[in-house]
Amino acid sequence: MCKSVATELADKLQGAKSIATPDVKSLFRFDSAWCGIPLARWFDISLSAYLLNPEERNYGWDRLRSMLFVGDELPDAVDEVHPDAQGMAALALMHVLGPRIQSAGLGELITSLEIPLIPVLADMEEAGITIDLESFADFLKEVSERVTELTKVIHERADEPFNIRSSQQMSTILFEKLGLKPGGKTPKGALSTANSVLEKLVGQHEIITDILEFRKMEKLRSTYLEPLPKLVAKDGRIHTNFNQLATATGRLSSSGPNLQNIPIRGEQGKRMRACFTAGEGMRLAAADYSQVELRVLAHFSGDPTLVSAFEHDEDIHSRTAALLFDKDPAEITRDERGNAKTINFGLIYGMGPQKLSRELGIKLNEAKEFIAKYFEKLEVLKEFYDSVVEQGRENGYVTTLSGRRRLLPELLSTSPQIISQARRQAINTVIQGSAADIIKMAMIKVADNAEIKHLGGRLILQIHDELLVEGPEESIEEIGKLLQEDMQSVTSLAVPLKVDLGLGRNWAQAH
DNA sequence: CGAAGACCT
DNA sequence: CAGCCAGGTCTTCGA
Repeated sequence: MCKSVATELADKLQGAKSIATPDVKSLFRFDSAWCGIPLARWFDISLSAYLLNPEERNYGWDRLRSMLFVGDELPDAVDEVHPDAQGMAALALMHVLGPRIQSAGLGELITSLEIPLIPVLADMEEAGITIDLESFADFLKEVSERVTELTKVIHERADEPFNIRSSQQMSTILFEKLGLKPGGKTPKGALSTANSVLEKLVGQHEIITDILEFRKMEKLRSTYLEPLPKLVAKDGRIHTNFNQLATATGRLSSSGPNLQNIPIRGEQGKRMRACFTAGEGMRLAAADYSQVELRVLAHFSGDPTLVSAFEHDEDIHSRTAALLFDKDPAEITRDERGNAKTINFGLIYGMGPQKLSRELGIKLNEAKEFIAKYFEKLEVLKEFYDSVVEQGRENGYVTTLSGRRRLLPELLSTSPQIISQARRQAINTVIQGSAADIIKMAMIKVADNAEIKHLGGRLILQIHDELLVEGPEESIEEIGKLLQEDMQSVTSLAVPLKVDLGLGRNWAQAH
C-alpha cells in the first residue's frame, strides 16, 4: 500500500513540536533542517498545487500568511510566529493537496524525486562556494577603470554627455543624432539598441564597438564583481537559493545570488569563473551531461539517425550536417557544421523557418526547404513532435520522463500565434523537463553515494546539465570518477548518457 | 513596476 | 510583408 503524501508528511511532522533555530530569517535563508526536512522547502513543496492547477498557485502562501504572519514580510523574531502553527499549516495544506497529487498520478514524482531532493538542495545551499576575494577586487578595479575610460570616449564620440545605461537615450543618440540605420524594434515598438542590432552597425561608426565593450564591462561590474563579494557569509562562502518550484518545465532556478548565470564565454568569462574556487586543501570536480537534450530527443523519438549517432558517440552536429548536405561526415566544413548546430538547437526549441532563415542568413524559402529536407530525413522525429502536440491537445498537458506535467491549454487556442507558441513550449518542455528529471535523479544518487561521502565529496552547485562537487585534493580524482559514473548510469535511455568530467582548483580549470 | 538589456543552459 | 526558438535572474532606467 502506498502511503499518501499527506500521511507521510504528517508522520514526519508529528515528532516536531518547535523550531530548532531561533532566527526565522536564517531558517528560511539557509533552510536549516527541521525534523530532517528543511522548513522553507516544505512549504515550497506544499505549493505543489501549482503542478495541478495554476489558478491556485497562491493557495499555499495565502493560507500560510494568514496563519503565521501578520504582513508580507517575514518577522524578525521567532516570537512573532507560532511554532506549532507552522507545522499545522503545512499539515493542513498537505491534507488537502496530498490526495489531489496522488489522484493526479503525481505521488511518485513527489515522493521519489522532489521530496528526496529537498535535503540535497538544502545541503548544497548550506555548503556554498568559495570566491577569491583578491582576484575579484583586482578584476573589479580593472573593469571600473575601463568603464570610466569608455564613458569618456563614448561621450566624445557622441559629442555630448548622455546616460549610456539608458536604452532610450542611446536610441536617440544612435538613430537620431548620428543617423545610423535602426536594426529592429523592441516588443513595445521602440527602436532596439540590443547587442544583436549593434553588431550589425559595427564599422558604420566607431562608437559602436565602444558601446558594446561598455555594456560588457558594466554587466560584469554591476551584476557580478560588485555584489558578489558583499554576499560572502561568515563562513567565507557564497550561498545561493535553489528554487524548486520556479520554472514551468521542472528545472531548478537559482537566486540571491543566481549562481547559474556566472559568465563563462570569452576571456572575461574565463577569468570570472577562475574566481570561483575550491576551499583550502580542496578541489572542484565539474561534470556535465553531453548533449543531454538531444539524447532525450533521440530517446523519445527513437529516430534511427539520432539514435545511431549517439550509440556510436559521433559528433552529432557533423552527423546532422552530413545528412543535410549528402556528404561524408569527414568532409563537412565549419560552416556546414555550424548550420547543423543551429538546426539541432532549434529542434529543441521547436524553431520555425523564419528564425532559422535569420539565424543562417538564408532566404525564407531556402529555410523552408532546409527544414522540409531535415524532416524528410528524420521523419520519425516529426512523428514524435506531432504526437507530443496531440497528447497536449487531448490531455491539456504534456508529460516528461518522470511524469511531470505542464498544463498547456493554449494548444486549443484559436489564435495561430498562441498555438504555435504553445506547440514550441510543449515540445521544449518534454525535452528540457526530462533532462531536468535526469539530473535531479543524479543529484539524489550522488548525494546518497556513501563512497563519495566517505571521501569527503559534496555537491555544491547545479547548472542545469552540470554538477559541481567539492572534495579533498587527495581524493578528488576518485570522487570525480564516482560522480561521472553515477550521472551516466542514473537511468537507461534508448541512447547512452555521456558525462564529461573536469577537475581543478577553480571552476575555470575544472572545465 | 514594466521595459529593455545581458548573463546562463 | 513580417513573422524573432525554450527556460531562467538581475540591473538599470524612467514613468
